[in-house]
Amino acid sequence: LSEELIVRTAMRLIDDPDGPGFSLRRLGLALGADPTAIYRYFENTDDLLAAVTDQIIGDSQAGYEPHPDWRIALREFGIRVYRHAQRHPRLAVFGAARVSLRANEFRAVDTGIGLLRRAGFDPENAVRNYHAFVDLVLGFAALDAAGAPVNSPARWTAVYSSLPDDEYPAVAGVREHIHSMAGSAFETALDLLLSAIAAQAARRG
Amino acid sequence: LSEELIVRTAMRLIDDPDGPGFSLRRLGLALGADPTAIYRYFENTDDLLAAVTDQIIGDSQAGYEPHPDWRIALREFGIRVYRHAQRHPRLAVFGAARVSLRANEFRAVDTGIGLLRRAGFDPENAVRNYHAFVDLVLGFAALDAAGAPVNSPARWTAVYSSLPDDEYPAVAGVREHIHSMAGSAFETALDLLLSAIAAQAARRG
DNA sequence: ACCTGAACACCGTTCAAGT
DNA sequence: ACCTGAACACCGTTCAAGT
Repeated sequence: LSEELIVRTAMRLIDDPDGPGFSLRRLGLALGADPTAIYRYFENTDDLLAAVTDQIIGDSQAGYEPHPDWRIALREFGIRVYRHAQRHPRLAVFGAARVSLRANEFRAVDTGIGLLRRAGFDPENAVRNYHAFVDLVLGFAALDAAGAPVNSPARWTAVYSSLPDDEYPAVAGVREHIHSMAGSAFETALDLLLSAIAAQAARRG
Repeated sequence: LSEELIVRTAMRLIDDPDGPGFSLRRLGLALGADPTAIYRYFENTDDLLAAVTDQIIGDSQAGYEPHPDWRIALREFGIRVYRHAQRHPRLAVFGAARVSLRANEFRAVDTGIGLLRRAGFDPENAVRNYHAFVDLVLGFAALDAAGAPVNSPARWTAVYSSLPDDEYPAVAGVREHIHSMAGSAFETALDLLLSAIAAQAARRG
């Protein structure tokens, strides 16, 4: 039994889509140990899941080589975090809202702020813009991960396609495009945010 | 016992910050009925919470008169939704990721898309931009509501203020501003998104 | 030093029985 | 028609006892 083995086993339970989901008791079973043995290594369930979250942040940054163009680099950074969150949807909802206060998070924050400094922003605006950027990424990560298993795109499209024209005139006027809202808006939002940040950088630079 | 009374009582339990939180069993107790009586009115706990969520969407739009300037109107729309979500933080996390497929949601979508049509966007881009806008709002609503009770701004600031300079040079370079990341980036992100959408509208208009 | 296991105080949901 | 209550299959966490 060790921190590392516990984190790895917890991740396996969380990610198995056919499995019964994660619980401390099931983690104990999977480890072949009494569930309460885990309290020797983590304060409680939250603490353990924070460690798993930090592991995923680390994975998302593995092999990341920032592109010389800060905007392209930041875009890839965001997409990596988002994609890794979607790969672990049951943790994304939990992990996105929490700061892990661990090494992998520190490194990611340092990289992101460094990219915006390179873009020419002073300390205050680099921090402000990085904060908006990373929370947009985490917000969409949580939203899309939580929504995917529960929202039916087909049902959504069916309902919105058949709303009465007189009561919902704006929806009626965009009927042939409403289906696109069943997917994720993450990349659209990310690109809008990055273009606004780039415009700001251009005005300052 | 009635749908309305159950929803109202559930909301009271969910919102009481000193209370023990929501559970079906406690809802039964608060209603003076057996917990299982609630299954006469709602399929299950999810179904009941979806009804509470729709109620909150409705509340957030009550008395909303869109400003003639679409950008100001959209900003207020977003802030209303966000603020109402923060008033019910224990529900925000649940509700943000779900489509309620009920009247209050339909009306809000119609209003939002109408505002972007008024800004001059064609159907395709009005839908695309509304989608990015509303999911940014909901993503931040979920993120901030979930994070508030669990993240300690003081601890966050303390940890990030004392990271070693040589390992985290970018953080070191913005030390005097890092504390601002303990708050919410919602309005910064919202304004960046709106300015990018406005720039697009200007290029088209 | 590390782990076990009983115990405590909870969950959501089903279903037969009551009124 | 509507509600109750026992039962089922779970939770996270504490703490005394074991090795």
